[in-house]
Amino acid sequence: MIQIKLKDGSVKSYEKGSTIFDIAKDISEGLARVALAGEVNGELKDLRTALDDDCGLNILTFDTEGGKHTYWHTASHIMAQAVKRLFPGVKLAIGPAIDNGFYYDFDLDRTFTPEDMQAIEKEMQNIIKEDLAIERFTLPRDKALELMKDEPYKVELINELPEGSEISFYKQGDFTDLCAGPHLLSTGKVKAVKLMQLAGAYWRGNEKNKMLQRIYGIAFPKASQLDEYLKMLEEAEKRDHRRLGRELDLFSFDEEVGPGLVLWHPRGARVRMRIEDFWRKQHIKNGYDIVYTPHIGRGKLWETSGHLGFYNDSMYSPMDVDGQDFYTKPMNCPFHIAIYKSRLHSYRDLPYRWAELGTVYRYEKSGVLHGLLRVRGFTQDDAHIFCAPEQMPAEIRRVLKFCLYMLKAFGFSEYKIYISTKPKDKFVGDENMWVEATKALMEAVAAEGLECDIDEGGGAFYGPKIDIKIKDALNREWQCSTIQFDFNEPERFDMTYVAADGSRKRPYMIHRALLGSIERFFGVLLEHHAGAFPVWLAPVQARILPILDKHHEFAEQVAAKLRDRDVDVEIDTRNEKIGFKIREAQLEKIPYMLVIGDKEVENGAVAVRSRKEGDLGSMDVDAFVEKIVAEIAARV
RNA sequence: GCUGGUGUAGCACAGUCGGUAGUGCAGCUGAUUCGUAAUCAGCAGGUCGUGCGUUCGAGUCGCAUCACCAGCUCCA
Repeated sequence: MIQIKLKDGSVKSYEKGSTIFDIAKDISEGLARVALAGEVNGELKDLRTALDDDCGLNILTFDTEGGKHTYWHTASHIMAQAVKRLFPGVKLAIGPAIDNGFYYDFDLDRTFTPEDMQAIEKEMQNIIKEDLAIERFTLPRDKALELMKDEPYKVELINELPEGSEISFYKQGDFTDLCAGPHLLSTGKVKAVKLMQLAGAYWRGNEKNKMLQRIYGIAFPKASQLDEYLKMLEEAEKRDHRRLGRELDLFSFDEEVGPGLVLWHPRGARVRMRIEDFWRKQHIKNGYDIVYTPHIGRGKLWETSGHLGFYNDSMYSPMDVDGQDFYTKPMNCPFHIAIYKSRLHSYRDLPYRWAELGTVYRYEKSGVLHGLLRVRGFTQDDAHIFCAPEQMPAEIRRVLKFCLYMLKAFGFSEYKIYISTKPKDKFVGDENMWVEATKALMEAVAAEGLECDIDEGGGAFYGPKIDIKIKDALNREWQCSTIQFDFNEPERFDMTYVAADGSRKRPYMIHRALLGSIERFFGVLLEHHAGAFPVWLAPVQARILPILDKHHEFAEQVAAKLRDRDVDVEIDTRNEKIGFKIREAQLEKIPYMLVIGDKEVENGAVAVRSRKEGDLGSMDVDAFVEKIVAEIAARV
């Protein structure tokens, strides 16, 4: 007998060799029906796995990552089987589960058409109806190669498996695939499936390799869940910042101006200005000094900084100025360092925290540009911290705290934090600095009571870093903030300060961007709010809607009162019916509409309509002014 | 950059087999003075992304190019 410790902490005895499915059945028939996989001592396993030793067991359903993963992995095999049935000559590459469904990469001598997709989906339904049992077996390497001899990609994969590793296969009816698993027990477990899109993908993600055809799909245990998912996608499309940017007249791109170069319209610029004003105020409050630096710099500068060496691919060609090369800046740091070097510094002066909304230009491959989220000219909310080694841990904690404060101020309170550590081969600076800096990053995260993922060896060659991803209203993750050590540039520029003992020492340098870039952050914010910016950010905070011409004069008086308190207000004096004016203001997502008619003029009032809550009734003008001013100050 | 797709009025789209372009919304003009999501009528608006080619004739076919979209790779 073996002892199995279950998720709820209880321990039960089972026959040695019981499968996870047996145990699920023993717990309850209901659980067995929805069970998809098991987690044995934290490791994802098949339901068919036989347990021979005492262990901790967690039965996974579709609510869990592991359960979904298994479910989608099987769905991807069903898709591969369907494609294999319809296109016998197709070569299979890989087909994993991903965060939102699954894909499989195929090598076929012609491209899939939309009709093919339909046929594949239909064949998948057949395979599901056939409810084929899925069996797992393993083979020694030579037998595995023999079995997969017609699948060149599989052969490559098998050959790369390390010596002695188990080579497992999964078989369902006429289809067998090399696969580590886990998988469901039969194809009938998969219910609602839909193929989502078709795209090219390189074999093993390398652009030197052959381009394969990737089919993406999604599957759910219930049709209603699939519908819900599709609705969510529709919602995301409605929130697409590129669409909202045009509809709300916030920004645009112009073919003649150039790709990836943003034109900020008055409305968008007003929101941006509010973001930047807030940003500046907070930075000053938090011990930063604001600096400004030029957009171009002499080639020598970029040679010294090392950018011409390691960042050249992202920089634009130089321009000739009086026979010398000048480059537009892809980063602000060399300029901030130049400020530092303009005079001698004592340890008493440190730390310096210099912040700049610095506009940089980077060459991005044409295929990666994406609205405001990926552009070629953007403004970083950049800052560099220069401090003495002993100040470094406190500075890191301080910057992380400030970062979270800023994100929260904009309505983002869920994060995922990633720490990237020293790369294996290529890096600068001595080992000790890396250890200390990485430790400081981890301790700062712990001090904030936050969890983080460690990307071992994922840091840049010049230092370890923290990246913070925020979660938006649709639960999507966006990378904005980054805090990075730089052991490279202080060395290259020979930055020093005079220590207490009179010796010259090298300061620590930390790059950080909290919002990332104003462009991207604006795009994320726009999608997060579905275009309905909170009052404090909204480009037009209130619009006055007079019912008749004779109400215009009073409308002007109300507007003047609001403007006097820095509220951005407009008056809709068009000769239109009130319903029409309201409809337009509503579509423009203006937070407050102030209807003015005879009653209001008579009582010195406004009839307030909220974008969210509709008609709020009549309110004294001064009372409304106080209300909206308070809301703006509270940033709601 | 790579693979596939798209490009017609400010926006959303239609345009058959190659025969010189249409609808809705927006815009403009006029009428209408009206209380919480669309008042009515009229008018105007296009080198069909760009260039070259095929053809008697190209929005439509071919080639090139630019931009955008989805994905790959990369990243703020």
